[in-house]
Amino acid sequence: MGSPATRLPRPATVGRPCSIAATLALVGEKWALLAVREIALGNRRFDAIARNTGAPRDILTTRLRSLEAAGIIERRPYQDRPARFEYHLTPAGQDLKPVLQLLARWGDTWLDADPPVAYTHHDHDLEATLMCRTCGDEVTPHTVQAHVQAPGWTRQGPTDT
Amino acid sequence: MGSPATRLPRPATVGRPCSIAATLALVGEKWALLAVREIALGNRRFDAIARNTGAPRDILTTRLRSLEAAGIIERRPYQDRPARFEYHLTPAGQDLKPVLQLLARWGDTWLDADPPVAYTHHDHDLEATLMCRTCGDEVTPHTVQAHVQAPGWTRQGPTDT
DNA sequence: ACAGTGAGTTGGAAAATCCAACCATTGATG
DNA sequence: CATCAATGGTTGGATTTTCCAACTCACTGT
Repeated sequence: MGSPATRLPRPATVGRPCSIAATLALVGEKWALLAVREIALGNRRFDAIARNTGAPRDILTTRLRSLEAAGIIERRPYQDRPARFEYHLTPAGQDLKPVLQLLARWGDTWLDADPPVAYTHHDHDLEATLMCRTCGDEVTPHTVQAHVQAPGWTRQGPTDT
Repeated sequence: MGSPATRLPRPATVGRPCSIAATLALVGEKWALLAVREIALGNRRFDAIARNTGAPRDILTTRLRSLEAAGIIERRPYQDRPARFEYHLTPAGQDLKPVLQLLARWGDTWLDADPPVAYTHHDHDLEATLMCRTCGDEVTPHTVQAHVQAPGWTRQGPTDT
């Protein structure tokens, strides 16, 4: 992942204080991640994003606005007369690609029928896995322990099964 | 990630055929991933999930039902008289943990203020990164190429920026 | 007898989403 | 010149979801 020059405002969440909830507050609304997917694929224009995601155009407008406000995408004019715009990922938006990658991988793994998109890494099929940079081991549910910082929001019971 | 014994039905999606869209059709509704998060943390009872996510109880009921129908969680009775249940992750649900991990990591990286949950791997801080199992290199936007299988849904332009 | 726990239901208000149609600007076509 | 198509949206109104507070039911503990 990249590293932030400036960090984005953390949105308010309810329930357990959690970066997952905060992240989902920014990109968890309907169509938001699919819009990011299209932009990541290189489809930067409103019409292309609308067509490829299937999102209603008015909803897409509000999503693009809030993703922009959140600092995940940028709206850049590419011509005047008439004014036309395209959307680009910010560094933070780029950093959502691994999330999309993993969502795609989950679907490819667990859902019926052929995966509609194939990925190659360098020149071979991509076999992505989460690794720990410190020790080089694979990250599995068993080897990871969560430590909740906020008092009152304890975990109850073991992590697995 | 785990490997599927039986695969789950792929939900219908609009727009570009895509495993991301299909996955989000199952877990992309409001509160769904947060419910999975709580169950993954070991909080298996309805009240605990409701309290820790902040989800309205009626919505939580419908989410738990559809996650169960999708094959992501299981509802198991742990006593009769009165009938009481707890929720467990199926293997497919377990496999969503890396997705949650990455969402948390994105928030920890890009959002202001201290991350409310810390993770340790074995005995050190977790520094998770996506690696390719085939070649051992890190997976970055530059080194991955998407190949759309479905005709008519081409990618336009380069993957980056 | 009464309060408390656990797992929901219910009714009604509020918000979000969906859809089809519309608008404005400009360049190309007949 | 009238019209068409492309682009990037708006708009109004119907539909669907979500939210909230209160309620239920079946017990258990005091």
